[in-house]
Amino acid sequence: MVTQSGKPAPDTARRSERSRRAIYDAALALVAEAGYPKTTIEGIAARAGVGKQTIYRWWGSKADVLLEAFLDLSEQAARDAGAPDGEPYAIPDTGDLAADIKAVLRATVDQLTDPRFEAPSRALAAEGVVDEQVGREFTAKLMEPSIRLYVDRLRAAQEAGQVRADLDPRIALEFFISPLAQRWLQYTGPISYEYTDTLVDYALHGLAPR
Amino acid sequence: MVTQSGKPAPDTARRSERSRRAIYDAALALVAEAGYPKTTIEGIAARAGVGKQTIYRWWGSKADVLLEAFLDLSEQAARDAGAPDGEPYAIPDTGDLAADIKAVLRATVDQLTDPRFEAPSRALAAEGVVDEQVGREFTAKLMEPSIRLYVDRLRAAQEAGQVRADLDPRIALEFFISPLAQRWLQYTGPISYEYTDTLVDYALHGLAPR
Amino acid sequence: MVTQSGKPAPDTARRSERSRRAIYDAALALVAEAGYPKTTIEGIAARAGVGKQTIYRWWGSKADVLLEAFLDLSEQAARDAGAPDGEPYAIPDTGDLAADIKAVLRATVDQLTDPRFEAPSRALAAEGVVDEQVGREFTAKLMEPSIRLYVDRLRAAQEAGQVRADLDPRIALEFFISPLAQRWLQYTGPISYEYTDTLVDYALHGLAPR
Amino acid sequence: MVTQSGKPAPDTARRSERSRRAIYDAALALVAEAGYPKTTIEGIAARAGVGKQTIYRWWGSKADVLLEAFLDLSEQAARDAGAPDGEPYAIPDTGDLAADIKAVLRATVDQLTDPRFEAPSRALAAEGVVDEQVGREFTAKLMEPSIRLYVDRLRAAQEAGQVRADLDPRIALEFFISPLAQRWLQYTGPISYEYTDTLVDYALHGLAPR
DNA sequence: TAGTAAGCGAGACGGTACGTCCTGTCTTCCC
DNA sequence: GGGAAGACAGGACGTACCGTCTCGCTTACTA
Repeated sequence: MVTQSGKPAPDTARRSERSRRAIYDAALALVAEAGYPKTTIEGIAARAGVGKQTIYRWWGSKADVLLEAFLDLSEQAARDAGAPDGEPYAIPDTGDLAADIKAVLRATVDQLTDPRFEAPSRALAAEGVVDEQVGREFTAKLMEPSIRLYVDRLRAAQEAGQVRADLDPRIALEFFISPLAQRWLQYTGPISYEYTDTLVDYALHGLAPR
Repeated sequence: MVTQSGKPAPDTARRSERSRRAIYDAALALVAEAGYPKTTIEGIAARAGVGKQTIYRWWGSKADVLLEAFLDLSEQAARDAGAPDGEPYAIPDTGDLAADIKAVLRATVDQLTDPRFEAPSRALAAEGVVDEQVGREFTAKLMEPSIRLYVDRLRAAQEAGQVRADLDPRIALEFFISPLAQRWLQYTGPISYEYTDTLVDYALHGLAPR
Repeated sequence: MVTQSGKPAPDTARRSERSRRAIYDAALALVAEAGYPKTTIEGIAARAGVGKQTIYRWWGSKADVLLEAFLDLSEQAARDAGAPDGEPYAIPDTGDLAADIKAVLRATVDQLTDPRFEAPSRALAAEGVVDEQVGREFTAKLMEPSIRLYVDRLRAAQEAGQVRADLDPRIALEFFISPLAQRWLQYTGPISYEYTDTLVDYALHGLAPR
Repeated sequence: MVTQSGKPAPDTARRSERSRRAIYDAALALVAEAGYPKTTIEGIAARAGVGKQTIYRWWGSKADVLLEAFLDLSEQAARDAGAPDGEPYAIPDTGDLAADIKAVLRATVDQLTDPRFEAPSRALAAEGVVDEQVGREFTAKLMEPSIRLYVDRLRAAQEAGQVRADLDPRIALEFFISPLAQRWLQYTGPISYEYTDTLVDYALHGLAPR
């Protein structure tokens, strides 16, 4: 089988693993050091000690490279953090929904302020805002897995009667993650454990007086 | 007082209004037609029938130009829409908070899907994600005014006892706008009146059963 | 009367002498310091503390400015060097043609290596090579007067029988000045008193054996 | 050995001959059509169908390009005109020095008035007047070879006793070429066969009566 | 086990845009 | 009305990257 493009698909079997890794490392390092716009394909190639064509052969754009590099970084981090195989991770269910969500959000806050992650994920998010294709891919590959965890946990809470039964979990979870995401993406406010804890309280009990 | 910069500040009094308008128009048109990354300063200058230097004299970057152009567009739209002077606009207070917020959010949905606004605001938002300075300016000039309206309306609701008295309005309002913003920015879900109506209901009454 | 150009001729009577002098000085200084190509009209205006328009009003080009500035410098130098009025100078006639010419050429050598003169006259000469109009003006205003002196001296020598009677003085004088000019203009050889003395000897007595 | 420059020297082996030729042609054509100052690097690149960087990669300046282009043109003309290998040309020696030099000068007059040669060589000469480095290169590469021919012919004449034995040929030859050069460069007089013939006569027999 | 074809490092190429500098015109305000 | 000041449309500068290409080389499949 051959891809739709005019070019014959390159032979993946003969691909240089060495070069791929070097390109990931170079891309992440450059984005962290100089920012996404100043990161160039030529720069990545030079830093990785790789010909430009090797990049163009395997990726379609700078965003593509960075997306894969970041995905790789995330998997690696996940692997380091415990789960060695393909992410059978779940939000813990201690029976206390509020506490469980708060814990996850605190971990998210930590990750959002980790400099190793911040630059590339901002870059990808920005690219995704402007380029719908990148945006959808970013969402599907990087956000959807986490979203699903929230959905699962919320459904469990629904079954346990801790959450209204008529709730759409895919909307409900946005009360936890969207405000945080917006503050982070758009500098609309500071990010802290206290803030995310408050979010959970407000969300669960509503803004209106009981 | 004199600005810190090395260049002598240009004389604002002699600025060509004609060129400024032409640059705004060209910038908005190009972003709408070709997208932000393919919009170049040279392109704006050419389309506006203006020397490049005239752009560089008054703005520091492509993002700067677009930000001002968009700001101008917004003001113009606001002026056309009724309030002729500096936006003494407020979220209506019919006594029914839910209805009032829903109405505003429906208007926001309309604006987010208006092609005239979509391209430039996406572009600016994306630039803001990646360039903190732009981000803060974007937030301060374009989002802060709207945010303040929500804060005012929420405070009125607090005084009327329709909202918990201990609530921080600056956090509370995020339940209305952040989920919508994220869906719009990151393609995490569809946007509709039904969706925003649901947001308001969930937010006011909480996710937990009453 | 109005010049052929579309613009009405500016009123010479109201012209600012102060600015003219400042422009001459600035032009000569800049050419000496930075070279002709790096000397710009803007630079001259800025250095002279003069508006650009003042230059464009009175001169047609950078070469024009420099030509007048240099002319003015030459006249001033001539005035300082003795003859206070319009150059009633002549090559001395001691009866010894060879000695007289040698003396004049030695003075020319001095002038060609005087740094005050070198930069602007090279610049003008170069411009004249490439722009025929400037070239002819340069020749007419700066070289022709000197050439005439040679012609006069050679005619006197002809009458005194020291030079062949059938000689065209306008060609003969080129044996004295052209080799020197070429060495100076084109770096085809070193310039010295010894060299110019030799030129005179060879020219007068011919290359062929007697 | 490595050049002193900061940039890594480009790989001459991979240079595009096609582009080089196109650049030469474009440069010569533009100089002939529009004159040297109006000939721009961008213009050459556009006309040659070449990226600007390709010019900047191989040449240091507009003058450099033109110098090489003109050199190439001269070699090509020489090759067309007979001598296919590296110019083993010499001024003919018929025994009659005057006649031989006159013939060569007449050819020079033809060349100086050939429009194909005139524009670029004037341009280069002018640039050489103002930029010593260019001037020396111009002299070394374009004039020195011809000069050497005169030196050789004059030495032969010296050995044959047709020219004074104590003569410095490098000075003597200037009587033939410098007056012509000056008239051509500086528009100090007309150029014709008659004129160059006269030069030879005056030079050989001297200005003084015999 | 040799032959061959793909991936690879390298980097020249035709291009486009950058941000700067200068041109020659124009407008404004001062004298 | 001349002059200082400087904004303007325009255009070239020299640089940096883009994405394509061609060159030898290395490396892994195929005959």
